[in-house]
Amino acid sequence: MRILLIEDDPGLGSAVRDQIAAEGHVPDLAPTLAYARDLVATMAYDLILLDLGLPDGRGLDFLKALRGKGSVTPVMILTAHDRITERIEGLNAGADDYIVKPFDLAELTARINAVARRYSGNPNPLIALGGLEIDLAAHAIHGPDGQIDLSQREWVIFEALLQRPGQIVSKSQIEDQLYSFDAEVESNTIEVYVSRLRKKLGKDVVQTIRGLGYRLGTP
Amino acid sequence: MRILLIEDDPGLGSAVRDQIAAEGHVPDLAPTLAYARDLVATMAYDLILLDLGLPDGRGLDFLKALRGKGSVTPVMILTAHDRITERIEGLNAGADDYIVKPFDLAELTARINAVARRYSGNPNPLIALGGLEIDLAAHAIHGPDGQIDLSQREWVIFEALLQRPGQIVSKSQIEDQLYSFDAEVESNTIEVYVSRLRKKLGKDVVQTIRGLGYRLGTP
DNA sequence: ATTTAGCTGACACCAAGCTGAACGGCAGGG
DNA sequence: CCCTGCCGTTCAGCTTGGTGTCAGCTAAAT
Repeated sequence: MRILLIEDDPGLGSAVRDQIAAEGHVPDLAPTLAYARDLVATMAYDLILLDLGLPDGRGLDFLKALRGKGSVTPVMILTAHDRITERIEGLNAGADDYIVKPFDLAELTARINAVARRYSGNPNPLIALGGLEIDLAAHAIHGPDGQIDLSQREWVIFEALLQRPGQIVSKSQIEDQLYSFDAEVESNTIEVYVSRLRKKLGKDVVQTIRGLGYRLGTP
Repeated sequence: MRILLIEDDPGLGSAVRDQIAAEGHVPDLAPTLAYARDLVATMAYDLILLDLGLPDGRGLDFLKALRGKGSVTPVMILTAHDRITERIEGLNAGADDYIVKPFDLAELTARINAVARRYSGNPNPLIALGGLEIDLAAHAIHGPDGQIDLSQREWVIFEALLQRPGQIVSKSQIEDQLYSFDAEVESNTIEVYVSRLRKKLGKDVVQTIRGLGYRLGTP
């Protein structure tokens, strides 16, 4: 997860940055709003941590501008514990969350993970998927007995399900991801792959909804 | 928005309840976990406010049980300000948010609205019917005992009723949705499916209006 | 009490889906 | 160049479970 940290205090900033990195995320540290604006313009972030007391402008205005441009990137505000009205203003300006300074680093990571979970659209973290740890970028899955490797086609199908957790994915939708739009495969290829997926990942990972398609299991 | 408030302190409880009502939401106050369990089993909530220090059990266990049953109802935890580990535990147990006691009532409503905003952008809108959470897009229903699956025909009939809440839907109207206009079904198929629906979803979900048709129940 | 509408358990049928096996293509290595 | 292993695909036979029908029942209306 790529995280933008907007914080002018060098000590706190680097501490948080290191903590984020230690959690396996990718942190960018911006000490000023101007710098943050540059980064936001050139890079897509999964989460923005925003300190409100910055030297070159009001953090809330930055947030409002961001939302005004239609960005839906989740924003978590860092604020001192006695600035209650500021927190309320922030939430009303479109922040998704806040955390009170000084905060425990463990608490920060818990909240970051909560935001990630919330925004993946998945109420349960992927780790809870039958004891599987899934690294989408690396195409790697960690199961109880070590690493599980999937072939290319198997990944495409599994990914199609992961992208829409809780929703039903029809066979034709999966076909669209597997093949060029023209190609029509009139066979049970997808059923075969689902069968192989279940053999590798466990029976409950993929649910069949008869006549409609498949859905990620919730074990 | 229907909100369940689980809080044993009478003073705080009624104050928060009144505040929620003043905001135009519908509050239910549960002073114990046992009572809360009853309410959750019979009613679908849009948000649950959960106090962790309750007389009859650990609030976190309640939360875990709820998530274990597949409920996606957002839960906000009420906690004392010095219980940091409890807050982290709560977030990891599936809570969506917490608020620190003592809190400003204005702050509470701001956070409630934040949760509402967050969930209004949900991939799938949920329909609340009694103790059921209905996800039309995913063809999924969450009941008190977890997920309930319906077959295609069962869905069509249930949908026909959901589309006209409070109205009477005649058998011929349902037939029109089930079959091509020409096809004639000369049997009690629809009655059979209504029976199956009631078995899966509860007796009161479908009401019979003798001689006219069926209507969605409000259990 | 009689009639009528609706309910529900049981059952047979069949389409949807599952899975073991086999085949052909392709890449890498001997 | 052939061998070998992997991957994608196809096929065939099997299993599963949705569907519609009926029979006998219950409950409401008159």
